[in-house]
Amino acid sequence: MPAKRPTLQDIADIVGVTKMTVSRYLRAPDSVAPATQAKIAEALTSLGYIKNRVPAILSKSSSKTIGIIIPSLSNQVFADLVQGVENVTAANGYDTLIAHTGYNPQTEEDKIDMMLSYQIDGLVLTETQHTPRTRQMLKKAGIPVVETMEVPGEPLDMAVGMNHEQAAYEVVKRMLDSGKQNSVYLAARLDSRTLLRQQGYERAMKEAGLQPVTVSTAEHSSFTRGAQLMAQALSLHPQTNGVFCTNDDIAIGAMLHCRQTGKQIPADMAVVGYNGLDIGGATTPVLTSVLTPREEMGEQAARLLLASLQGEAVAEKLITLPHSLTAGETL
Amino acid sequence: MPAKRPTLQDIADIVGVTKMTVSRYLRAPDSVAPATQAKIAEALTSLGYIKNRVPAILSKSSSKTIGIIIPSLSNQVFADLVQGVENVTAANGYDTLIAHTGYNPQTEEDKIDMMLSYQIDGLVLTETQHTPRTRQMLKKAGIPVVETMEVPGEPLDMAVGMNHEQAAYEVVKRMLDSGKQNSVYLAARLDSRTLLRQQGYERAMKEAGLQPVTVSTAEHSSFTRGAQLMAQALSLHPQTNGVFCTNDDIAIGAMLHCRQTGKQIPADMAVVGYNGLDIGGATTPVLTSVLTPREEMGEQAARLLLASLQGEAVAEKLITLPHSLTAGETL
DNA sequence: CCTCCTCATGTTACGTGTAACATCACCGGC
DNA sequence: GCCGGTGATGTTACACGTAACATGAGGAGG
Repeated sequence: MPAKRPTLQDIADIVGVTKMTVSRYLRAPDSVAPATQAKIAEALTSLGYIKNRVPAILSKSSSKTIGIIIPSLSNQVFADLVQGVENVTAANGYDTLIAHTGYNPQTEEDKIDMMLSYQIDGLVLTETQHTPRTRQMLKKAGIPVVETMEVPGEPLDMAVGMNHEQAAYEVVKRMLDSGKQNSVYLAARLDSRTLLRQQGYERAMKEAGLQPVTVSTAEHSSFTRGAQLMAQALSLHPQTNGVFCTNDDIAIGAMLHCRQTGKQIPADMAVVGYNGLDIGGATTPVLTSVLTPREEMGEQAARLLLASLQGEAVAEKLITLPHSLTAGETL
Repeated sequence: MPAKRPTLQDIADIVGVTKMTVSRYLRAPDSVAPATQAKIAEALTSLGYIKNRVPAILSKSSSKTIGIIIPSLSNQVFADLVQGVENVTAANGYDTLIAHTGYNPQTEEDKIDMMLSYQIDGLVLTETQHTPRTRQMLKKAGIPVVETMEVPGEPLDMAVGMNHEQAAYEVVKRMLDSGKQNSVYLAARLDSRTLLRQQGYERAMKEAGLQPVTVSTAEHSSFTRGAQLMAQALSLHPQTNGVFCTNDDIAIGAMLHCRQTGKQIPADMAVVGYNGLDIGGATTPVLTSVLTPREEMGEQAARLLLASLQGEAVAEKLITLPHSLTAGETL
């Protein structure tokens, strides 16, 4: 093991000043005399000083760091959200810590616990279901929290979301209007958003006097799973002529299955996805999908957080952003 | 703003003991008298105590936390690697911090700086190109570091990778053996792995006395991009009858383009991907792809790190894991 | 030449959990 | 009843950067 990391005191000893002067130099070089600046700069590089924010966090109990908790690392949807948050936080001198939960509320609790123990200043969440202890911790922690992706029924604090139920309702209505009366909802692992979309689907179907049908799996979504769900839907309901898919992965899988079995899209089978990811634009025909404003939700969430951290009273704590439909050809 | 977070002292005052006793209770409940246990437990929940590891990090300069730096949050490849690392670290009581760089060495430096300032105990990297300051910081930091995904020419410390050049060479050789003499390499944003694969491709081509052709873009890869690259390859070299793609996204895009233009796979066009992601299994025909042992690389990396943290001498600092080929139908 | 101000730097104390050592009550054994 | 021991809890000091206040030198103004 090499010698331990140099401290401000080590630098100060070399230069012949106190660590206070070195600390000043690091935060505002011009606040020390030019001659001292030069000597400190040299000592810093020669020792290879690495800054240590732990003492400052300890004494100010603030870390200029925002935590972001996402369910999955491999989902473009959450990557976009993180990007949005970081666009705003980075510009304001805040760092971010990222953790993922695998869609497990208990893991969410653990990760939040970890982040709080690091004294983060604010938190962005992507789920609205939390364990009782999570709720209690966050209440006690006294830091601003923004829930994103959807607007929760019982917000912890602030929220930036969109209306998934309504988005689903609208697009399913369009499916019905275009003659796809036998539309089925294809869902994977049921998180709260999946359920909201299901409700929108069911509202549209019932309003049209039709029987809603959901085909779902407890597994997490993937292309393979989408193909399986499509096959299952057709075997259970051979008359199916449209599928509303809970996300684009499932939709692409469904399209692949249709291609294998010779079904024409959208003539024999309409396919609608959700999120408007890149892949939908590469398929033939181009996938029609509900476009979710993920990056913008992240940016708005970060803005709420920063406003709250700067002591501004946040007038609108719950924000709902609009959705739209991609210009696709599968509906 | 609510009152500030309760401290051990607050708990201790309620119970009528010193904070030392409370601290003992938190780490080993049985080390305090049963009657005291009960009182402390009650006070903890009534105040909603949130643990604070900052003081411990400060005095022990260790945090039981491992940092993981990945280039991109939305790439399944790195999600698998993180999963592998966490499989091992979680079982050993270590937390993980994740940061992403967007493939930018300067961002990598900043994120490493941040993580070091949080006193992480070890670091897993997924790139082998680093800024000079990154190299210097990590040398001074005195923590174990594992570079993954590939084995670097100038390792910082330890490494767990695979041989991308050889994997590419082998699969391209198979393409040539099956009669696809006019094979082209499709590449997106050139990172070091992309280049290694290119070298393997070129070695195989040259060995067969053929002229290597690379079609690439500086943009990051996506399905759309894959389709564009395929189109570009065909327009530049109409005789192309096989493509070796730097990853599966590009490969799927290429397949989609072939389907649009009526080319049969693999009769008219062989397509080989890289990584063996789920989507390759959902296409028809099933994509042939080089299977990379990502989760296992993560696990091995974490094991090296933990061994090193426990003071064990690590005999083999550079580990190369084997690759294989998925059972696909596109070659 | 004295006063006051400014600029550079120093001094002190602080935040919070924990290692290391100290204390003290109580018990069993002889 | 004394000794050694054990178990529970207390005391002290420490990690390191920084806020707040203190000091002291040098210069300008009267």
